[in-house]
Amino acid sequence: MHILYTDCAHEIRRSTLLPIQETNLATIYDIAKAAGVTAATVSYVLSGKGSISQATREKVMRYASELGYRPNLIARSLIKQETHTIGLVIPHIINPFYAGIAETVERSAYARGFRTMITNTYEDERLGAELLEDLAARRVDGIIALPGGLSFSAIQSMIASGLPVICCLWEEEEGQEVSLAVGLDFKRGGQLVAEHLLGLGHRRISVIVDVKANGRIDHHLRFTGCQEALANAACPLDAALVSNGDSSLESGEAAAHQLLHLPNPPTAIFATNDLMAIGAMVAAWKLGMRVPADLSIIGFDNIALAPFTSPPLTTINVDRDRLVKLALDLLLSIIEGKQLEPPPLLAPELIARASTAICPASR
Amino acid sequence: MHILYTDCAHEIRRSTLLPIQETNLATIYDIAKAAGVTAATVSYVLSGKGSISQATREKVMRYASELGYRPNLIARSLIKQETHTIGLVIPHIINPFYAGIAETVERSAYARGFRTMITNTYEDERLGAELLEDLAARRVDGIIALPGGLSFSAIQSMIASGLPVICCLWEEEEGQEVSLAVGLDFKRGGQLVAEHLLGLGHRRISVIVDVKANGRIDHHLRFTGCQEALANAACPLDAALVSNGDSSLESGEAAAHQLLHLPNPPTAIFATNDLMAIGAMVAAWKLGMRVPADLSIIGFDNIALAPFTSPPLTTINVDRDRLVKLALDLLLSIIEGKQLEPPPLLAPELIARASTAICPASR
DNA sequence: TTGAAAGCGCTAACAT
DNA sequence: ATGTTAGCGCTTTCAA
Repeated sequence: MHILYTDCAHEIRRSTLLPIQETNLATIYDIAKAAGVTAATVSYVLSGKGSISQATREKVMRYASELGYRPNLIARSLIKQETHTIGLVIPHIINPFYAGIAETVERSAYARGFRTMITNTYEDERLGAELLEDLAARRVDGIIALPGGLSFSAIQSMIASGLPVICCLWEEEEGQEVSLAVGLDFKRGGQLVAEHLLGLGHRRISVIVDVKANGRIDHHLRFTGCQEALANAACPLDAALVSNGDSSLESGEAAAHQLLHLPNPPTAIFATNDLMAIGAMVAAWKLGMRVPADLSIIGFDNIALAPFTSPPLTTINVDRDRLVKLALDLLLSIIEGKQLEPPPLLAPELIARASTAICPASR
Repeated sequence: MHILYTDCAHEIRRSTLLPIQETNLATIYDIAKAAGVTAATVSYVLSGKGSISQATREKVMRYASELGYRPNLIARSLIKQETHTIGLVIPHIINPFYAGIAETVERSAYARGFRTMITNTYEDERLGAELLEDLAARRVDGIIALPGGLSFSAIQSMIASGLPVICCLWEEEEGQEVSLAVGLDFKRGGQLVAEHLLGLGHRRISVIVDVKANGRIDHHLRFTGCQEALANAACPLDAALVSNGDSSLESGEAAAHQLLHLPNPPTAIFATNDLMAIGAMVAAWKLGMRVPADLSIIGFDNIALAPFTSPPLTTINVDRDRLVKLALDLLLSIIEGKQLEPPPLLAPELIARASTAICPASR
């Protein structure tokens, strides 16, 4: 009796409120009605919980597939208070470094039962805050946040509201670190670059570094790491040899173009990410310079493309798989209510390929 | 009275069922209670509908921000029967071509009030079907589906269930097209390649084409378009000069390596996507060949990176912005219940850069 | 202008 | 082993 009543109500509502052409998907009530049981029973067999007789189970399953039943995860999320969805906030998916991260996060999260919503900030903090708000409104279970387009306050406000946020690869001045983070030893990365270039005999070394319009150095740590190592080797960085970019191919080319037109141009260029390094490579090519014979170029990130530039790009590797695993472990453990210690900084690693070579002057 | 009762029930439930540390976000009931009105009233002021006195409106708004209210989009979705979310299914975000599409879709959809769930199939049809099912279970309002990892039957089953699906850039034999699609004239793209290479005097032309393990040519149309144009110019494609890849950098390099070791190697290589073309460029570089002096290379897609390879890559441009706009227009109009005519095929365009040049033999 | 009440599709405690 | 019931947070019709 109750079933009939409920069902009736369903039908009334549907015919009045929903657009006509909509093919309504079956609900557990439809299955229940067909199988002559109650919705709770259907829920039990579908979820595999409770104790249900084999006969009922089979009957329900049959009708479920017959009616093309597809669970409504929205309804499930509402009652369970969890969406099994995480948010991933990155600056720009067009940068293969972030695309690689996004891929790994999506894959690993999916393997652990979570879907991920990938969102780009385009380095815009207003948009970034808005996107975070929206993710929270959509009740994602947690967020993995990469820097660029995300202000500290925006992050803090999420955390304050009880939403787990893991900050990944943030590169701030010491002391500004957020508590739940998995980071990389960027400073060491910068050092490795300096050591590599110095070891090849380079003395006139340029750096193309990502600096935002507001003057903030985005790649602060990798820059100072390099700068300090150079100074320690009695080969301090010449300010005239430092140029700015915005992490894009275009900016890398423009910066290199400018540097290579200097009266006393550099023999090596360190671009603080691979995209700018690739931009620098074309700039050299367009000037008829050969890499690495005339000019050494080194990047940072080791994007999937790095081994496939002509010549293959020397760069600093970031262990993406490990990074993502740590971040996800941290996030999911918090979601499950456990507390995990944030891991130590990951160690960068120099990958020597063919874009760097002995300094011509020192030959 | 009722408010108190309801609220009481809320609190009981919360304290018994939810994990302890969870910071519960305010609901409209919390606001209602604080403001001394009913939940319906709160809903009205928040949505801007209904007629509400200025005084009530302000009071509600004040408490809303005071309590840090964030709407629960899950609850909203459940009752409104719409999530304002679309699904985007692509093979592999690591391919900059798809990253570009994904970026454009996300941006444009967001501008129109929709979030997008980006999902990768990794060319795995089993996974693809699973992901589609999941998107449907999450009740996305519609799906934009790119080929690779998506079987016809999986798509059909979504459409049959009433979920709008727009197929983008499918490259199938004629007659197999899906109804709601926005496509590109791939065949014409292949022709453009052939004409360009022929015009530069090349006769020994290689093609590196994406062929799946099951023998299906993924880049079928761009391949046959080129093949036919070559045949029409009395310069039929030599089967020995055709090699297979899987759209990856690696496969492009491997295929080119093999082709360039042939007793009578090609003077030009057409890779059916830019990634393989870039792979081919390194292969040439590793063999000490100069592009384009010794070997011309042409790709397909015009990824953001194409102008920044050394030398910049000649390729076929796909108007991504227009493509995405058309797909989104189509999808959103269907979601809104309107019907729109699928647009005509987009026209590809050859972008001549520096990776192709006059055939050395014909100089 | 506001309140009462029903219901979106599902889960889970409790009762039988 | 199965049914009853309440409720997740919200929207919306209907009544007052």
